[in-house]
Amino acid sequence: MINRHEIRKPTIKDVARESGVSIATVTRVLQKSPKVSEETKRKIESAIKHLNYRPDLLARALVMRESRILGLIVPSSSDQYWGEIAAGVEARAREFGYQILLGNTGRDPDKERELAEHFLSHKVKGLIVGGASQASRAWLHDLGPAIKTVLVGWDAKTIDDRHVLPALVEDLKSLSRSSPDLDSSDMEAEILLTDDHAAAGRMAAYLVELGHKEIVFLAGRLLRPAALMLEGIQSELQRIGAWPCPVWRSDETFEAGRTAARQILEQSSRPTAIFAYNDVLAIGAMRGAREAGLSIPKDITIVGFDDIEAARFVEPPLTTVRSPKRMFGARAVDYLLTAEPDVKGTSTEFELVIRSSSSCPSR
Amino acid sequence: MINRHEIRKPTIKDVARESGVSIATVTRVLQKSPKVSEETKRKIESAIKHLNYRPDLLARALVMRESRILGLIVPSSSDQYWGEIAAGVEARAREFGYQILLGNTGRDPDKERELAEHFLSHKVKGLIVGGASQASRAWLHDLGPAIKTVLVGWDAKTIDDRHVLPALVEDLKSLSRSSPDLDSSDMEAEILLTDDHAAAGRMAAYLVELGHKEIVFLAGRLLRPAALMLEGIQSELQRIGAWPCPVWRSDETFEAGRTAARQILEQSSRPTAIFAYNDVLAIGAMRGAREAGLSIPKDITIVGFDDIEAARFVEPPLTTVRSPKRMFGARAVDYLLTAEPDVKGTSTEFELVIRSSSSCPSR
DNA sequence: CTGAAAGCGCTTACAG
DNA sequence: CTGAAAGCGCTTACAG
Repeated sequence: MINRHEIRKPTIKDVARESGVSIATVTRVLQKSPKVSEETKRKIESAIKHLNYRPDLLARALVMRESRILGLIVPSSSDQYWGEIAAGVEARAREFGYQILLGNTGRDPDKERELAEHFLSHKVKGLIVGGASQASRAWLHDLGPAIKTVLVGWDAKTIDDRHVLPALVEDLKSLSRSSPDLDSSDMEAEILLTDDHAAAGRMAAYLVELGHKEIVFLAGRLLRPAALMLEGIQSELQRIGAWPCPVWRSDETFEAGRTAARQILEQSSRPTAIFAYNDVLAIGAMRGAREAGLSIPKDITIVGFDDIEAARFVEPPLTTVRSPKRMFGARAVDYLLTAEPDVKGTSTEFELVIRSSSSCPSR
Repeated sequence: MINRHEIRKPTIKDVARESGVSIATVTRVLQKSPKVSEETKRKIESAIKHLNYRPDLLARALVMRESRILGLIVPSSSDQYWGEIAAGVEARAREFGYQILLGNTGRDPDKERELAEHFLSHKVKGLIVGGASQASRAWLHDLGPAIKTVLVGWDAKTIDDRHVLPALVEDLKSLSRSSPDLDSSDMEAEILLTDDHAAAGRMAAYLVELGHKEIVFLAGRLLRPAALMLEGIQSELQRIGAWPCPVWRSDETFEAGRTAARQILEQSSRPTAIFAYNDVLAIGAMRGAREAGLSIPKDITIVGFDDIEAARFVEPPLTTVRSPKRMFGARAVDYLLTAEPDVKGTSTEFELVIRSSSSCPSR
């Protein structure tokens, strides 16, 4: 009874009554319409302040048929990679006065779809989907026309089942960027990506420059981005007339990297460098190499991809490639909220981060 | 013209017309009210499917005067710590059918307030605020009655300006948990925290058990949680009649840890163990110690706090304390959405993670 | 079991 | 420059 007034929040009607005008006029000052006399404007503003009135965004969204909200769907916001993208999205969205609705999929396409539909019901202005996979295609297709969507970054798509050396260059023909299997043509969604092909090529060029010719690619499960990376590496190697790079498959964990490195380095013909699909694998490989009695980079060069926080912390600090994740998030927002056509596509704004885990081969 | 129908989404009216009933009846089956005949129900459901109807959650929220959305405000979702909490919040919220609106503050109290107000305008059901500081108090107080709020985890509050050894046990009296300076009494908000005092005490007890008596606490800026930790360490040391633990202040970065360790270990009386405020500092200290020619843990034991990903990757792997961050996020949701009183308060559900950076002192 | 009506808090033409 | 009215897509009593 007593705090009845505290519970019921002031509406536009209250403001109108308090300042002796109609609600239409209140709306006008809320919308900063110029057609309001200075005096009424002042009266209304003081009433707003006095009542501590806050417009109900839901009601506004209902009548305006769109809310200032963007939906962000990622595999896992606790992964540093997606966390950074989320931070970039959120920061840029706020500049536009937008809020973001966040959902984690745990890489489950059903959850992905569920989230997307839920966000649609909330009338989000656009959808940003991180780590979309082949399986996302179906719902992206279904929901496509209903909502402006942008994909950011890859995630899982295992391309086949074969494993271990040697190269499978042929298989990769079909994966070339010129005929991507997850393109936007039938989904009405745009894709924003680092150009993994180019980035890995750049790293390979660096290794080649150092004098490395026997490089093993520690590919994890050879997911989509890994396949692209491999292709980039191969074309670089081919350019200088070196042998194709052998591929080693495994999981994508620290332990997998450790085991893989030990096995790779026990072979009769040891490579001079290991290029890992990501930093976690690379760091695992560093441990494995050390356990095999090798010192890094003297006996073996190890490089990664991503530049996670730990890359700076391990010894020696890891040479890797950094992609501008925050900027990616920001660009996804730009794409949704502005008409700029040049924000889409792949990005070559990665950066080679040379630290101490790489050097000239000793032989 | 052609895709007019595609653009205009079907509403409850369309469903009603298509199935030959009133919109009230459609609502009833949407709300799973039992008072609907099986036949009409079937008709309506098929119309819903056929039209691909999706209820407008905004309209529903407007009339029901609350949306199934929770607001989550954290310093930075790209920090692993907050990212994990966010993941916990999101996962649990979804179990309740809730979505979450995410905002990063960058530790700016003004942004915090701004976000909170914005979320309020979106009629969120509750607010979860991570890393609230002393400066958050004002807006928490103002908005308090309007919205159910729960605070999760500490963040910055420097307690004073003095630095370096020796102990400032006395100062800490005023910080004791029995008279917290950020309590919930005047804010109508609950606080969910790891019991840093207890957790650090536990780690101290472990060190003492190993035989360490000369422990330095690498405190960073001695923020609120660090002060609590220090108190926990001191009371443990006091219990066994050891000298109070010296405190070393610095920033909270890898570099700061590295420098601090070098300086600490150059002193005539070297401690046998360094207990760092967080893992990043601890990992920096490991590097510094190694640069000072010491080996870990043989010459010096170094332990951290948090269990970040890199703690497993460095060599030797870091002994640390893990708090169940996901569970924290989940509990925050429980507090907001259920009436359970036992979800609030500090949590002692941390876990000592003993790895290889700690051992008995060699002297 | 079902429907007509009122209303949630706002914005948008349309008059004046 | 200002107001009355209609309407956004839903739910909630109230009748029947």
